Formats: sequence, structure tokens, C-alpha cells
Amino acid sequence: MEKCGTIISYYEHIYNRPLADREKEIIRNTFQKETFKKKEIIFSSGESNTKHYFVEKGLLRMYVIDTSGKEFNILFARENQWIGDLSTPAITSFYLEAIEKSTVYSVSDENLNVLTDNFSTFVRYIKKSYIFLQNRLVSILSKTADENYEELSKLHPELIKRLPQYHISSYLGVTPEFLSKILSNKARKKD
Amino acid sequence: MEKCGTIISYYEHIYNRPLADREKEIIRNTFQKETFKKKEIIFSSGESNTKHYFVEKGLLRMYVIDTSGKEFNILFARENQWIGDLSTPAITSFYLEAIEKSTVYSVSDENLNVLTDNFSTFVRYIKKSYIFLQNRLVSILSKTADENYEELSKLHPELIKRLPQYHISSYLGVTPEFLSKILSNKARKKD
DNA sequence: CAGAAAAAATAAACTAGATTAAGAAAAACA
DNA sequence: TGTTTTTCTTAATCTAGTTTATTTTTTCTG
Repeated sequence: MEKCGTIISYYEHIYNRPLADREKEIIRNTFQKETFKKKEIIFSSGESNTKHYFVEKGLLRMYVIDTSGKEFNILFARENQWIGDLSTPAITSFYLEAIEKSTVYSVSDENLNVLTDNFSTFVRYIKKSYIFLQNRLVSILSKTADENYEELSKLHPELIKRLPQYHISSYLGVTPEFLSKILSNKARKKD
Repeated sequence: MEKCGTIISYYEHIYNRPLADREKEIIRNTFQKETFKKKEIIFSSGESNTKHYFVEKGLLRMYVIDTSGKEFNILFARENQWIGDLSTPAITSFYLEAIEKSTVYSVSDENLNVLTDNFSTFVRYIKKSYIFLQNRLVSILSKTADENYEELSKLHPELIKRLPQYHISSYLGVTPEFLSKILSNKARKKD
């Protein structure tokens, strides 16, 4: 396939028009195709100017490690989804890791902003991310882990299938042991 | 004071330059000064096209009511702070209420976007909001209510003084009874 | 394919926080 | 100023979720 074809198709899709050669050229110059092995770390807490990543193939997670060393998954990204720390270019407190062997396109914050004519695409992206996060906060505050698991499995069944259980529990904010208990309770109830 | 003086000063401060008459005129035409009584509701869940609010004097809270009727405070805004549901103009699932008698400037999402030349001010605002929310999520996931109270009282001591305790507990995601217990434990330890 | 390593399940003891209900203190108000 | 309403406290009982430890199952790797 043509260089950066996936990204070009993506932008043609969201702009709902073919890109001009000039635009394609900008993309080819600013995006970089990268591959990561399973469990490979893409960026770490303490780094600055972290990039934005668009997943062509694979599955990534962004997570934080608290003072006692526990990990909490903040966000996952699978095919055709964006991931990255939106506080870039400031120092990040997150880690980005490939859960599966992944192929991604990376772009710096600066270049991403240059790209999107008038910021409106970026505004839409960050707004969507904000709303997602707000919903998550409300869910975590107001619902039990059991309810949050149900919600996740309804909204993103494919994630449940692909993720190891301990990554799901970390996303829900509970221990793997407790999620296992929830699931065995559910299984028992169904009988 | 001149009409919309507070807002004009605010923009002169963040732009770090005096505003042209033309710009001042836009502000006077797009912002609306409003006052709200204590406990008055500014917008409610289910409404669409909610506005953004800049607090001149007073204290507001944005909150959500869960399926069982419990309230959770998402965000507070005091003097010189912005508040509003960033998912506007889409339907909101939040409530905005004046905790104290408040004077605010309101502006529609459309007008706010027109105002800020090239989106960059709005991008900065939404990015800041996103980072704030992300930090809150991490705190709620990884820390105890006791630790979150400590953090809040260090970062925003003035809020602790102004807010009734049950609004703080709702922000921390615990019951008023439990926050009261935390505080009496703290008081006992100090002796 | 065997053995090692990673992931998941189970269970008992424990803790953070919820619930319910009552009373005390503080604030609002007339 | 006293009375009413709102806010805060205390305490007993209960539950969601943690911790620690062991076993089983699944996945990876040579």
C-alpha cells in the first residue's frame, strides 16, 4: 500500500472529500509509521513532547502508576483509534504500551496542529476525549465495579474479548481477584 | 463599571495586550451578565445548547444525579473561573447550580468560538479542563477519600472554607457521614 | 510437545466506605 | 431573640472491594 495510506484514508473519511496532493504530501512528511512488539513501552512517565498515535493494527493502553506502584489503565486504543497524552508537549505522567504487536502512525503535537487547517478537527478530537473521560469519572463515582463491567461489555464487547482480564480490572479500578469474583458470580447466576 | 468590564479585562490579561474597540464590541454583543440566587439552578440535565459561564462573583457547581438519585459534584467555579458542560451544544447530563448568590457572564458555545480568533484560546481551555479531569480520575481510582481530601485542601484551601462539607464529600465521591468520620479522625490524631 | 511462565480462580481474613437512624450544633430567618 | 431549617456528628450494622496465599488453567517458548 501507498505510504501513509491508512492515515490519508482516515482524513478523507472525516473530511468527507479527497485530499489534495499538497495535503497528502504534508501527511507523508509529518506522520511516521512505527511498529511495536507486545509489551513494548512507547513512552513513559517523565517524558515530554510525547506524540499522538493512530493505530493501524494492534492494541495499545495508556496507564498511570500510583505512588504504591499499582497500575491503572486510563485508555485503550484499537484499530482506527487515536491515543496519546493530550497534555503534550508538557511532561506526561503516563505510560503508553503495546498490548499486542502493533503498527501505528505517530505525529507530534505541533505537526498535528499544523495539519488540521483551523484546529476544528483537533477541537473535535479533544472534546470527544473530554466527554469520554467525564462519562468515565461519573461511572467510577456512581456505579459499582459490577455495573461498570456490564457497561463496558455492552459498549465495547470486542475489547472484553481481546484484553486480558487483569487489564480490564485495572481499567475498572478494582483488583483482578475482585473482577474474577464478579465474573464467577455472574456465571453462577445464569445457571 | 463599564459593561462587560470583567470579561474584557480577563481577555486582555490572557492575550497580554489591550483589546481593540472592535473586539470589545464583539464581547459586549455576545456576553450576557446574569445573577443567580443561592441554590438557583442555571441549567439542568436534558437541556441542549447550554452556555459557558465566567464567574465574576460567587460560587457555582456542576453536578450529575445518578440513577438512584444521588448527586455527584463534578466541578466548582469561583471568581474568575469558567464553568460549563463542554459537550455543548449536545444535550447535557449535568446540572449547574449557584452555591452562593452569584454574578456571572454567560456566552453560547457558538459565540465563544467566534470570539477566540483561531480557536487557540478555546483549545487551551478545553485542554486544561481535560488534564484537570484526567488528574481527578487518577486520584479517585488510586487514592483513598482521606488522601483526596488532603490533596484538595492543599490545592484549594479556599474551596474547603467556602463549601459546605456535604458538597466536598460529594466531590470526593463519599457520603457526608464518611467525610465527617475522616475529619474527626484527623482532629483526634493531631492531639 | 514438554516445561516454564503468565493469567485466572478460589477462599479466608480484613478494611474502606455505605446505610440507617438518632441527636447536637450551627446557620438562617422572621 | 427564639424558632425553624440546614448542616454536622456519632455510632452500630452492613457491603463492596482488598490483601494474601494457594491452586488451577491457559499461553508461550525452546
